[in-house]
Amino acid sequence: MNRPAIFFKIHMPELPEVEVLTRHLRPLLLGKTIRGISVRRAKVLAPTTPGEFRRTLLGAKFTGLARRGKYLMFRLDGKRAGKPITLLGHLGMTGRMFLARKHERLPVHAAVIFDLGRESFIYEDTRYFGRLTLDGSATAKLGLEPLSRDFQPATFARALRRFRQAIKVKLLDQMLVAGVGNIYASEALFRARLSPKRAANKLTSRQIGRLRNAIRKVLAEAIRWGSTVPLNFDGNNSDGLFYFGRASGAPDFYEERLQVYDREGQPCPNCRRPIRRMTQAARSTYYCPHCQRG
DNA sequence: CACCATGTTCCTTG
DNA sequence: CCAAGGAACATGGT
Repeated sequence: MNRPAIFFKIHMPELPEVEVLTRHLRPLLLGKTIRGISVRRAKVLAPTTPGEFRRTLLGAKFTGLARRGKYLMFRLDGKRAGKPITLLGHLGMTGRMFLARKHERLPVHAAVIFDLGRESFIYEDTRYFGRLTLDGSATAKLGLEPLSRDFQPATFARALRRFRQAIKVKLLDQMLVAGVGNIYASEALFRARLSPKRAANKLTSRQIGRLRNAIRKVLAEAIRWGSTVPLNFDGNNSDGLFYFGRASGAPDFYEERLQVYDREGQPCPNCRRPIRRMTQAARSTYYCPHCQRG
């Protein structure tokens, strides 16, 4: 089977990972009809009930797939339709979505399985923190889409001025900016040379501009990077996993991809002083105190 | 055995 | 209105 040694880490899904997954799944799903549905963990559908889920989606055909923040938005036309259906997916921390051939063994934590005929579309989530639901209320509350035209410095500034909480904490606020998670928040602040502790409403326009550009750059680079890694590169599952760290077969710039995240004690790529870790809002922040002033 | 990690939501207390 | 903290969710890695 030619499987590489396993010495990489699973990458938690943030905006770039969801975007890469969206691009990967779109051509695989479009035009396919749901012929059967198996719900093994009703929890992930909530508040949709399994009955409503089945009634709505059985016989429906995938007509579109988009991303908003960290959410996947599946569009379908129902069999006895009327209006198009939106199915909302969120990977939580450990979710995966992938297509598998019928005979392949289901993962232990498969939560929902769609029968598409020749193959199955599987949503699997070790910790069941994710969602696959017909309830669309979650995306309605989301904030600015960082890679869109709307994410202008002035708009970002207006949003940030309302809060005096640390900027790192506000970057994780999905109602402010949608899609940035714990990893890319640290990375973006490092690239913008901003202290994670800085109060959101104390940032200057210049700093906000820098941060806005850094966020876009970090996310866009991660998407570009993710697009170069085959999602089935462990040679076994077409599993839609994401990786960072080191993996055989990975591109050369693999190791350099994340500059501060999970690098406590390692030299700052800029000044060589040790990278520090601290806790903010119960989550780890990695930063260089020397390069990131504030 | 204990502790840590991730994202989101909810809850409490100020 | 906002801040800050904690718990919960569930599991596996160390």
